[in-house]
Amino acid sequence: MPISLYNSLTRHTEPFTPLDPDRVTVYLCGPTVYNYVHIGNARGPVVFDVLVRLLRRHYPNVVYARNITDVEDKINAAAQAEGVPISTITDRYAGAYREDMARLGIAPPDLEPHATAHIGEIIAMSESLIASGHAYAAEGHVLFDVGSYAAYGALSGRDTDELIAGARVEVAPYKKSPGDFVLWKPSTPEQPGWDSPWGRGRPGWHIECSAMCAAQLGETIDIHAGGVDLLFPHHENEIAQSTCAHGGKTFARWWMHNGMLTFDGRKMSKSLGNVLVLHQLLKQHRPEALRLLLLRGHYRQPLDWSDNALAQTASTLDGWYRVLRDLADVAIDATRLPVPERMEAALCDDLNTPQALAELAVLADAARQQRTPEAKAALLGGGALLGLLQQDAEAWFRQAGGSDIDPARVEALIEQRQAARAARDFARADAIRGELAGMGVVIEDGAQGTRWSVQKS
RNA sequence: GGCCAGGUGGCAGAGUGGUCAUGCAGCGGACUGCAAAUCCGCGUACGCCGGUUCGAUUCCGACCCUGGCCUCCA
Repeated sequence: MPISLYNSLTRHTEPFTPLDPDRVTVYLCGPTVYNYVHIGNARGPVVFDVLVRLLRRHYPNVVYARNITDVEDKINAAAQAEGVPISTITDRYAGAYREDMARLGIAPPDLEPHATAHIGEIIAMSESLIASGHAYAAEGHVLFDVGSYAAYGALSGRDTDELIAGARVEVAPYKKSPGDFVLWKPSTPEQPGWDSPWGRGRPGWHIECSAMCAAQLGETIDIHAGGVDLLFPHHENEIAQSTCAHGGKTFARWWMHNGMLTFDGRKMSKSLGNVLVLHQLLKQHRPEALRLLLLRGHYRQPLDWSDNALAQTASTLDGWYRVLRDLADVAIDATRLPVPERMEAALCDDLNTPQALAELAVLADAARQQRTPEAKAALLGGGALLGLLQQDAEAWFRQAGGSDIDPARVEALIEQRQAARAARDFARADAIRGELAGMGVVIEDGAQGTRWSVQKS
C-alpha cells in the first residue's frame, strides 16, 4: 500500500518515495533541554512516532534521528539561576525528556544527536559557507547572507524584500541585511564557548540541525519534521544553510509540520504561559490517554486541549480495554499481530489517525461480539499501529492517576458486599458500593463475579 | 498589513458532488435486586450569501469569524 504524505514544500500530498529504499532517513527537531517540556511539545514526537512505525512496515531500514539541543542561551540562564554547570541542566532535562517520551509509548529514535557533539561540523559548515560567499564574519559573529540564496523563502512563502520590510527581525550593526541570521556568535568568558576561527564562541540556533542532519543522516534526507511554528524562520534557514553548504543539493525531500496544541483556542506555549507540563500530567493521568488525545485529531490541524477532551479519551480507552479484559482468556500469538488493512490504509493517507481510530473502534466492536482469537488479534494489531492497547487490560483499569488504592481492601469490601447480596440485604450491599465509589472504585457484577476499576483519567 | 490553515450534529473529529464516519455524552427499550457493562433503537450536522450542476456540506466567487507564522517557540 503506497504511502502518501503532505509536503509543506510543495503544499501537496504526494506519493512518498525514498531516495534510497534501503535507508530511509527521518529527522525531527527535538527539544532544547532547559526545562520540562509541555504536552504540546509531545505532539510532534507522538505523531512522528506513528509515522516511523508506518515507514518501518514498508522499508527494511529507517533511520530516525531526534536531536537534543544542549547549547542555547535559555540553558545558560537556567544554569546561572541555579548556580550549576550547563551540563547539570542539560543532563537533567534530557533525561526527563527521554523518560516522558517513553511513558507516552514513543519508541526511542535510532539516533539522538547532541548539538555540543557537533561543534566541529558546525564550524566547518560555517567556514564552507563563508568560502562559497553565502556567509560572512563580522565582529566575532558569522552570519548567513540571505541575499546570496535566491530561493530563500520558498518553504514559508515569503520573499526577502517583505522580510526586510517587516523589519521585526533583530537589527544589528554588523548585519548586511536584517534578514541575515547568526551561524556563530561570540561568548563572554562565563558563557559556554568553543575556540573557532572567529574567536571563542557558540553556535546560533539554526545551524546545529543542518550540521547534525548532514553528519548523521547525509546531505539529502527524506523527511524533515517539526512543529509548524518552526517553519519560519528555523526550517527556512536550515534549507538555506544546508543547500548552500552542499552545492545546491536538496536538503530535505519532504517537510512535514504538525499543527499546534491549543489551550482555550490559543497555542500552548511557554511564552504565553498557558502550558501544562507533561512531566506533571503524566503523574496525574494515564499516559496512554494522553497519547490517544494527541492522535485524535489530524496531525496538521490544530488540536485543542481540555479536561473534557481528556475525559472523553479516557472513556474511549476504557471501552476498548473492557473488550480486551473480557477476552483475557482468548489465546493469541502476541508476537505475530496482524496489520488491519483499513487502518493501514488510513495511515498511508497522510497519517489520517482519526480515520484509523474510527477503524479501530470497528475492530473493537467486532472483537466484543465475535470473541474469537482472530478478532482479538486484529484489535491488538490495530492498536499496535498507533502504539495503543499494548498494556495489560487489568492494569489499565487499576491505574489510578495519582491516587493510591489498596486492592486488598477493595477485594475485602467486594466480598462483604457479595455476602450481603446473598443474604438479600441490598441496603447494605448498596452502602458498600457507595463506599467503594467514594474511593473512586467502580464495580460491575457479571456472570463470573464482580470486577472493579479505578475511575480516573 | 503580508503569508498560511480552518469554520461539520451537545462535545470531539474524519470525509464525500447524489445510502453510513467514528468516539464521548444524551434519550427510549431489553437485561439486572438496583446499578454498571452489554444488546436493540433514536437524533436527519455541515459559518453566511450568491454561482456552476439534474443534484453541493463537498466545486467556484464574495462576505463574516477563528487560529498559526512574520520575534524565542513543538
